[in-house]
Amino acid sequence: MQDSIGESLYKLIHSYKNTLRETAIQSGIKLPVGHIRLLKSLRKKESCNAKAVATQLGLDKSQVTRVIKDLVERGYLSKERHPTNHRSSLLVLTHSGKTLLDHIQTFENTISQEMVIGLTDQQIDQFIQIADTMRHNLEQNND
Amino acid sequence: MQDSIGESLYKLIHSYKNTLRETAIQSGIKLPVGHIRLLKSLRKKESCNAKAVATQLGLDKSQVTRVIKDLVERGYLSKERHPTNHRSSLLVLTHSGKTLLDHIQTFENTISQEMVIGLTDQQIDQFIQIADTMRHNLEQNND
DNA sequence: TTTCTAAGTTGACTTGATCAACTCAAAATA
DNA sequence: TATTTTGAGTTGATCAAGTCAACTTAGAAA
Repeated sequence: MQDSIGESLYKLIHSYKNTLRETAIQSGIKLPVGHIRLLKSLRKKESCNAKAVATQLGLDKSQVTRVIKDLVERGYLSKERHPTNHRSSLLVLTHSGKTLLDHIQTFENTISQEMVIGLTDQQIDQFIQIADTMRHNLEQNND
Repeated sequence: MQDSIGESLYKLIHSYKNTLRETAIQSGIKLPVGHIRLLKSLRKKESCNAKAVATQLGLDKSQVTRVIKDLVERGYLSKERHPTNHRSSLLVLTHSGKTLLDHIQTFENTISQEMVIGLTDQQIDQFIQIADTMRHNLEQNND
């Protein structure tokens, strides 16, 4: 019997995270996928504050605090004074962090390509569109 | 900027789980979504063993053991002697478990309907198909 | 200058997931 | 039948992820 949407999602995200984790380890990067996700979100902005990250990723601010703390301790991030908003701090990738992010970007591209084998660009786009629609539907009725 | 497939998935599953959890609580059911997921998997079969559940859901057997143990303690499941395979035990829903599962089924249907507002049956089907394709692609290259 | 507020931090806890070692009864084989 | 092997399940330890509330603190507003 065909899986429901929910089941398909559970299984896909599970595979996706696993692949990401294993590939990262194979690339010598031993980092929880949540850390990787946060780092990737910084790529787009290059720099921002913790609040923005939490909002962007839909995570609790306490969770973000802890991941950032860990990434700072590992030397991938540094916190600097925010130029305009003086009550938040600016998250900046260190040199080491940028290098790491480049590596992540590389194998992430590979994964993405493997993941969409047999799918057209149109299908991929539709998939994302539908996912977004479903998410908005869900968020409308709950939060 | 448009989210990547990975980001869309993270966010959608997050919303989905949250909605499920909140709706369950509103229905007076305070159960982790993982428990709910396992219970739902039993409906299709009505009865099976822990191994089958683990395989079906892609979970570690130890995880399944613990969830089942909890569901047994809560009185929703019972373990009986398997008629053919004598080294595994048969998982059977108790009366209370069946009632619970009915309730779950009810609000789960509502959620599913809300989730797909604005989408055609064809789109929903495509979404599941694409999700399955991606999962298979990922599993091919890793495990 | 005092009050308010937003960003971040911390603690405590729950849920989810992983891995290895172990039990134990059933099945297979000698 | 006696012994070995195997498979299902269990347990312990640990990590990762997510939640919620209380708290700190420095900047903004009054």
